Amino acid sequence: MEKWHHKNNQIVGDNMPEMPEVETVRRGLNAQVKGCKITHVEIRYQNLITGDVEQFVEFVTGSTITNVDRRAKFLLIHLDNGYTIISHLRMEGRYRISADPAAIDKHSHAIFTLDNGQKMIYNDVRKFGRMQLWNTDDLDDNRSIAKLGPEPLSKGFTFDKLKPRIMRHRKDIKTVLLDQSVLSGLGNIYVDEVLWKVKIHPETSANHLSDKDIQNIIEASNQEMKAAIASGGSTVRSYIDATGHKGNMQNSLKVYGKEGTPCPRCGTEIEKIKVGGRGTHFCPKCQVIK
DNA sequence: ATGAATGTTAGCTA
DNA sequence: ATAGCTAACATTCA
Repeated sequence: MEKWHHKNNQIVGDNMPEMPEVETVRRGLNAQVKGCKITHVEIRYQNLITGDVEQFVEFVTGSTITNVDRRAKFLLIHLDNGYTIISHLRMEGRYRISADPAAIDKHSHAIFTLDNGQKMIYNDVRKFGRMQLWNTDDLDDNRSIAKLGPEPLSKGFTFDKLKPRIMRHRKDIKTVLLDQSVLSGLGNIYVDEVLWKVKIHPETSANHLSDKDIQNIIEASNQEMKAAIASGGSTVRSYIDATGHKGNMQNSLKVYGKEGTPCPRCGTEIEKIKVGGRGTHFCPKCQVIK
């Protein structure tokens, strides 16, 4: 990890975020850059931008950030000119607000100069993250946004909506819960946590779930997201929020990264397997395929 | 030291 | 429409 203790070097993003981590980034950005005018834009990695890079720079330059919103794991940076920057951090994207030139390194792919002397720096070691400019009024027409299923803690996250969306699949439930078009916001950490909580084996076929299972998944997802947001996200590898503090949710994780340690519920060793290509943690005794 | 692993998504193919 | 696999990329770990 780099040194994060630069004075004047505020970190707003963490790597590898799920919804609670993105929410934490959103709050940090609102606290620090809301109302700021973007006086200059530099895109150092052209593939960061989906669409025309020159147009992105042209339209963003001179605009003012009115608010930062979020839909699932997408940040929506609203500008006062009718456009919104749709920003996805993917695996390792992060924002840093700093006036210190040392905050910029070889992994800084977009640099937004603000009228308060700070720079909003987008950093992304693996270069998976993407940004895209879109008409604020037509965000629902954006392909990435349009296909998102209901997200936990939102109005549409109900049994009636979720049941048919989940049950039409016969893939592993873990894979289905990670599919953002079925329901959105959950990622690899929290899906493992949710399935442990409701005692469902990650390789259970989605169409074999009972109504009670679905209801339990909904409740556990809401609880998990709420707790994770309240904790400022999970710091599994590294994490510092907008005010320089770590998240706390990693201390509450029961199975993610806990392979070889006893299940907090029954004492059986947590196992790690691969499901749908993703590392998957579960208790072989609590979570059995029916 | 090679291969596998890493909080993700989009885009192909069948 | 659904399922499964691959790519995008850099770094760390076994």
